[in-house]
Amino acid sequence: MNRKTSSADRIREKKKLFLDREQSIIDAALELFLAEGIDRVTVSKIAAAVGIGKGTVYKHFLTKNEILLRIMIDYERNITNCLAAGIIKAENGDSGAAAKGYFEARLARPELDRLVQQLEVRLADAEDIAGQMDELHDIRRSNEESLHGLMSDLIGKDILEDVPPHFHYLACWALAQGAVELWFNKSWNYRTDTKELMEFISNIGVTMGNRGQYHNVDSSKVGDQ
Amino acid sequence: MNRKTSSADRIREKKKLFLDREQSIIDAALELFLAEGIDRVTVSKIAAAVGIGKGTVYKHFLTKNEILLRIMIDYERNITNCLAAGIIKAENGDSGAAAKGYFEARLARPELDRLVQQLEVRLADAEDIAGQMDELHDIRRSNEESLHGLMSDLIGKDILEDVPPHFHYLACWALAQGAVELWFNKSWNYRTDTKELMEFISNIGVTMGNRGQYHNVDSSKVGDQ
Amino acid sequence: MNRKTSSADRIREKKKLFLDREQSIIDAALELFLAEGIDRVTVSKIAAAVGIGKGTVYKHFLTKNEILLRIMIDYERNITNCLAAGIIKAENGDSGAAAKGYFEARLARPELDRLVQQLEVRLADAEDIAGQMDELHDIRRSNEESLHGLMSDLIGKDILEDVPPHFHYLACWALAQGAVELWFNKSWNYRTDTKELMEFISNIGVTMGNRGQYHNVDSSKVGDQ
Amino acid sequence: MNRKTSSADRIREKKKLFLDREQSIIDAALELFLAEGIDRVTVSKIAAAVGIGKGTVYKHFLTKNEILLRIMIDYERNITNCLAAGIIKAENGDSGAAAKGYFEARLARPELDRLVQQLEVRLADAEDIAGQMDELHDIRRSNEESLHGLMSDLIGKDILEDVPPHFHYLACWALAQGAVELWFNKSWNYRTDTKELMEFISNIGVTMGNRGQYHNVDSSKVGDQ
DNA sequence: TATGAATGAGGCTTCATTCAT
DNA sequence: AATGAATGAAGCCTCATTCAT
Repeated sequence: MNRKTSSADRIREKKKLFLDREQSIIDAALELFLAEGIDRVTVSKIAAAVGIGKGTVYKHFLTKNEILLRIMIDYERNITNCLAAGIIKAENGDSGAAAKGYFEARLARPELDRLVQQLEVRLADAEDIAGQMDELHDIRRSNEESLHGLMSDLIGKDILEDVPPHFHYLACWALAQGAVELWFNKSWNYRTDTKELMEFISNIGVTMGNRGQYHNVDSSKVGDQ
Repeated sequence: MNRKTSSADRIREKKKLFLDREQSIIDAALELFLAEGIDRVTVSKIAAAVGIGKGTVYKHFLTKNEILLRIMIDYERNITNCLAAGIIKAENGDSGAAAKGYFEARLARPELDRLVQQLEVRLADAEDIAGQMDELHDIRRSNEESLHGLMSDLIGKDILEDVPPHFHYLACWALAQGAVELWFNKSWNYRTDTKELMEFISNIGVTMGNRGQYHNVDSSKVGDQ
Repeated sequence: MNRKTSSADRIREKKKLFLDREQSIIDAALELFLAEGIDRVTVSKIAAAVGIGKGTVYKHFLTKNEILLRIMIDYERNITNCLAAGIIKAENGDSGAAAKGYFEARLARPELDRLVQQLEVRLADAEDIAGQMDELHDIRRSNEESLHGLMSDLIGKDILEDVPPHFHYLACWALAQGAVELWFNKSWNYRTDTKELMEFISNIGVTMGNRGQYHNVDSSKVGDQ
Repeated sequence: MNRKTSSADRIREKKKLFLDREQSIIDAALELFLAEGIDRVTVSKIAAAVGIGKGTVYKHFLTKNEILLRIMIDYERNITNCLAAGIIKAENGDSGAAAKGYFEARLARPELDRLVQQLEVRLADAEDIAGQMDELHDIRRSNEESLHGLMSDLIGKDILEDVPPHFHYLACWALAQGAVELWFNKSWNYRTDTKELMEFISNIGVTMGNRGQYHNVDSSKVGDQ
């Protein structure tokens, strides 16, 4: 019986190793993208970075694009989690917590957020993975939905402007998106006050759409990641 | 002497034709990018669209990237003009006019704004035009500068938050940037209320950073392009 | 001793299972080739179709080509059997029975005959199985030989043209080969009278080389390119 | 005016060179295919054989498959011409001339005929060129059509069996096809009497389907598998 | 004995750029 | 000055085969 167990163990271990490798590929790809730019990363390079053969990569992913997509989805899931935490806080009375959590998540690793933005552009017209793209969209829309109740609530309490609830979320999305681009945009890169700037923008994100927002907010508490 | 004059005329005319063609190339490239997506536009296609030979394109531009850059610069110049008009209005008392003008300009042809954003990503690491990129940055920074006085003024009048003046401009930049991405993002594409959403965001852009902004603004007037 | 017997039995059974699986692999490969086309069948697919691992396939066959070859040989053996039956009939007086049996065999499953033809092309230059190819050739030549007596006989009886006996067999081979290609050729695929056409050709096959058909032809003039 | 003429000449010459190159590519490809086998010929090799760059090949052909197809079509056109000549002769009284011409054409360069047969198999499922494939089919069908009158005539004169006229042509096609395969089939390769064998088969081709050969056969029994 | 993860050579194709005419 | 044929580097992907467990 020991035998059997240890054999099953081995198989399990093997599978784990296999899955770990999958993560290694993603991690290596991510790192390379961050370090060298999307264009300059080839499947060969990724494989070399992981220390495996090119063919092995294709055991895990059907396409190069699938790797990129997977990076995006992983990232989006992370955002979702942070947002969910913020929503809970918000439901406990801290009305700005959701937006705050969202901005913190998006700006936690801005270079990663930026990368994901760029990946999205590349993958927009990719015909392989067109189907899998939906998974990404679904995650985003589920974010939207999970905010719907909170938003409606805050609108009802006259805290938020009375517009379709998702407007508030999408405005946050847009501002975060732009903030990240601002962070890395070469035109503004010469600045050294990025951190303060991002706090300023986060504050805007947290309070924008609020009715009379600048009265009750202690802005010193916002954005202190 | 008649001869000479007419000869000079001819030369001048030739030069004009040459310059006109330069613009044709840009225009054709722009149209193709918009129609087919950046990836699918080759120098050949551009030349064919203009009705000239591929080699001729290279008489006008040293590399393909130069064309892209030129599109960006042209666009940025246009934004600058709109912004300048807004600044003048603002100096005449309409404190939100600058931001409003800016948002209107960026959202006037959002697909073009989006294209330019994408071009910027592609060109970010291009080595050939690294130098010429500065021209773009200069335009943007000059925008920033030309707003400096106005911003300081509005801060002094307690209309705007007391942060470094350029924060206000950069926040606008970011929000506009994000709004455009929002417009075209496939995840939100299924919506039909884009126009209202953009107005909502524009309003935010006009008032964000304002002290107590939602009190004095007649939001019905904002964003009615 | 009981022990030993049952142990030997077990071994025998195991061997049988092993051989059965060999046949399963061939069968599965054949089916896949027929269904998806030679190019699109990989060793992986074959293994999956059998329900075994890829590595196991290589316990039975040294290379993929060996599988293909084995399909060919199996098929050729089947043809041989049909031919043998025809020869016996022919020796009992039905002079056309051999040719008839041959054509029937080749056209019984024309898609299979076609497949084997294609496999032969692929394997023609394969270096791995160069030696084993001889087995195929031997089968064919043994067919030729087993017909030799019959042909000579029919020539002696003035039924068949007086040419080297194997000419008659090879001509049949060629016509059958061509008939099968005709059947599947896309250029003629639009026809619906395939069945009648094949009968017509079979008839030709059965009678061709018979004396009494060259009445008007000056054969010395034919083929002198 | 001399100038102008010589300039036009130059352009014309250039175009001729370009077209010549196209032929060079085909010729080189053909030679390589014949020498090394279809599998072992890559676009790189073809380009090298012509002495041009790989990219240049793609100025002339959209796809590697297009080269293959072009070889096929060129060959088929040649067959058509030979057939046409035979038809004219046949209409002048030599009833077997068409078939004879056809066989001579197909067996003139049997290795080429064989190559084309193999190319056809490869291209059967090629998705690029699917459309262009029709050109090949059209040529073949036009052959069929141009024979229709002759065949009907010979049937009317009781020279040929009274079957649908195209049966006779297709039977010839099949026999020629098979003869070529026979020529190169490794199983029969050890023979040295190929030439005589081919003459024998050609004779069959010329006379098959002629009335007066089915005397003894109960055709109702044939082919009823 | 059976497995299936790993391998990596090698094919096709694209396109910015050059340069001879 | 205008042309467009020529170039060739570079990338993605496939799959027969091996081998450690």
